[in-house]
Amino acid sequence: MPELPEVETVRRGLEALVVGKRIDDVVVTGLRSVRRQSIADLVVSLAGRTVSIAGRRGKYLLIGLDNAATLVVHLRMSGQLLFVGPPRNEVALVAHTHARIAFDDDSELRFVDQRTFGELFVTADLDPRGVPVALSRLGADPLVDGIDPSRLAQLASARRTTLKAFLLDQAVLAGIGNMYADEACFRARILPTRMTGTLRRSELDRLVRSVGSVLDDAVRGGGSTLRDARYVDLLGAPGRFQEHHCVYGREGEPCVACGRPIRRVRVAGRSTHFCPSCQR
DNA sequence: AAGCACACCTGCTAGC
DNA sequence: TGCTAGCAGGTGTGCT
Repeated sequence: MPELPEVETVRRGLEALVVGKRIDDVVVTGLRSVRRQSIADLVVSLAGRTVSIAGRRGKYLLIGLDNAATLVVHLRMSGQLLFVGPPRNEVALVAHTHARIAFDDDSELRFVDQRTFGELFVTADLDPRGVPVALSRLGADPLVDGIDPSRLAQLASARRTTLKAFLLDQAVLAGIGNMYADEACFRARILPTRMTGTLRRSELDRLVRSVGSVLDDAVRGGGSTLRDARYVDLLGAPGRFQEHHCVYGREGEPCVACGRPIRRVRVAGRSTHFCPSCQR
């Protein structure tokens, strides 16, 4: 499912393929994909605008327009952004295509979302950093802002929850989802079931380095595409980082470090993978 | 008031 | 073989 590395890969695609183009036409057919405003409002605010910048905050894509408004896209679990053309009409529409944004050069951006959890909205209500006010609850983005170890230690000691729930909380760090939470815990050699209050400073420092390294490596690998093939980049290509997963989706398989079988349990309502021997 | 369960969806799969 | 219950997970909401 798209987490920070997958969304960052899509962002880079938008930067290369969409920035600088003028929006000619917008068609929204998926009524569930636009829910914070009317479809008519969204269409009117996009038509005629030129894309000026492709940004990201956590798992949200921020497509900046030349009138200082921003098109915000969240892919949730099954959303895809696909770039087609030119010419755009020669590429057949796939099932679950809910929105099409056509550009002046006859190319097109398509929003495809099987499970319709994803959404699009346009907002001009931005904070001084240019981040939509609607996203103000998000914590630091590990790639854009970096992680402040002291701040993380402060948050961890104040919480009474598991490390897994802590990492999934987008108000703590924005962009980590189920896959990379498990992978980061493995790299840090900490059990995701640990309560955050029991984590020593040395362990939190290891966690900070592990989150950073796993996200960096995953971005370099173009993100992770699981068996359901839901995640692909703007041009439809799958990611490669799934081949480097150490624990996620590897229940019963040998640990890459010690050879003992990877275990899977349910933590914070999520399927959680770990090595019971390497992680403490 | 923080933390948890649940709803929202569709498609795939495990199990009968 | 064919059906169905269960599962997959990001986030908003509502309850405790």
